[in-house]
Amino acid sequence: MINSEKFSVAKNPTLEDAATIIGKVLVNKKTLIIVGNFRVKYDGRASSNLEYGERILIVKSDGAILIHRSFGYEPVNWQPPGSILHVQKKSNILEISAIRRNPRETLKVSFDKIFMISTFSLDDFADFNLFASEKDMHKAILLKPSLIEQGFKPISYEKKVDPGFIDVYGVDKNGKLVVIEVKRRIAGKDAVLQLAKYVTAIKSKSDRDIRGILVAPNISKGIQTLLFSLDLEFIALDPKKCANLLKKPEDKKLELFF
Amino acid sequence: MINSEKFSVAKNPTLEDAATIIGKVLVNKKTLIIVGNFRVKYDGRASSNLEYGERILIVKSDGAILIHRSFGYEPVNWQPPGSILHVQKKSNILEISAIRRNPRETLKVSFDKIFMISTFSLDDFADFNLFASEKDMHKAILLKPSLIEQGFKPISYEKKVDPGFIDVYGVDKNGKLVVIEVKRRIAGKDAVLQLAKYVTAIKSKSDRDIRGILVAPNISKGIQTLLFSLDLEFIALDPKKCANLLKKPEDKKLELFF
DNA sequence: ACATACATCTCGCGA
DNA sequence: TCGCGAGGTGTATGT
Repeated sequence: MINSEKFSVAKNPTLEDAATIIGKVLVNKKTLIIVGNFRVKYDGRASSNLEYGERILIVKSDGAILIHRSFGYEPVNWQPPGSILHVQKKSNILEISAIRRNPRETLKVSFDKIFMISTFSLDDFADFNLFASEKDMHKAILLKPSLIEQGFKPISYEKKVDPGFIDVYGVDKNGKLVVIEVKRRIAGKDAVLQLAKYVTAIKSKSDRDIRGILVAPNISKGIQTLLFSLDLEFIALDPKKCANLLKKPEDKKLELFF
Repeated sequence: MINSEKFSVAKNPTLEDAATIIGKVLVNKKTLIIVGNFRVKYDGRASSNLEYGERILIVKSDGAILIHRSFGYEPVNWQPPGSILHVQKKSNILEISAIRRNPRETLKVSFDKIFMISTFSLDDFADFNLFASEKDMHKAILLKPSLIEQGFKPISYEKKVDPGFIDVYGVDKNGKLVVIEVKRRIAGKDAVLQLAKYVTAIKSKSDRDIRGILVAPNISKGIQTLLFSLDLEFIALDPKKCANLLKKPEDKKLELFF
């Protein structure tokens, strides 16, 4: 089969040849990399214009489209997976457009020169594993509640309350209710307000004393005073440390929980 | 000059040849695209592991690194611009590592097969123009305050108050103070609470009546009641409409403001 | 360097 | 489908 080849690369193809190659790729769900001179117009939630320049266009097998300049982490324009593509050869211009629904957004790429067009059938079935996420911190706290303080006992996890979900909910050694908001980064103003929101929500439904604890690797500078004024507490916890704790083979019983 | 060529492409290079090519690229600040079979290890704020699979690696001329699988909008691993790269040929493995400082993070890519390696000198000096940002909405309101309501007069822009910055601050036709929070998307609970925070901050420093107005294309479903209970108002404003308003050649005096 | 807020944020989860 | 919150968020803009 012609299309079973692992990859193909064409240097300085004509725009007609490129159009043919792209047409086949769209049918065969391959991944496409084009480098050339083109401009980009986007219209949707916002709109943008980028005049001609030499850039990289990637079309993935799931319909995701990325346009990258020679600098910067972020794509300058894009379309998410599931977008519908069309290719069209106009006079001296090769036009690729991608449409997304909900929200309706259109992306139009106009090439006047293609340096390289390459197509690939990429086999990639590996799992991606990330450690030290906020969820790892949740797990670590449930596994070893003393990370919070001696005598802390978790009651529920991701408890639903009026304004949202409480990360961890429990009681301290004195029987006081404890609401915990966990952040994997240095916690700022928003985190404090989020915690305050949950604490007031619980308070409005109970007469018991409530402690609100912000758990994060650190808090930003001006926040300590805000914390005190809202009668909230801070406990330092490092996400990497939590991840290492979970890697230990002992106490795998936690798996049952998730 | 050997290195003055626009681009180069090699198919199925040996890992030694690839290492040579990459070494030159790092010196010449070109943009590099490699497609091959590799694994990725990351360690920094978090850590991750991705076993061998066929993927795309891009190294930009500013040191940004992107690793893309054949699906999804986001890179599975990356390093931001300014990262320091090293390339090393081990037995049957080509290793590219990238280090970032502050935070210190390391990325290690190990190739056992390269399908294609290509290098490019991309000329791209075009301006990227985006319309319908939140800032465009701010500008439109200052240009045409009646977008809020008849008789509204803006006083200040991005006014600093205790908990942060007020987007737009002014007085209505009755002389009441008006605090405006602008969102370019459908506004949710967080936007309402943010506005409430500013209003209470202003109230605590003045005895005058304060109106808090949330300006956005729409508000999420359950929010109307919350708004009323906090005595706040909502005014619909579409970011695209604001952008079109700014495109009109008339009233360019606003430029002076920014 | 640190803190704050925006983003065409994207993505996943739950109702 | 909508709403909400996490993210190795990144990026710009202050201080």
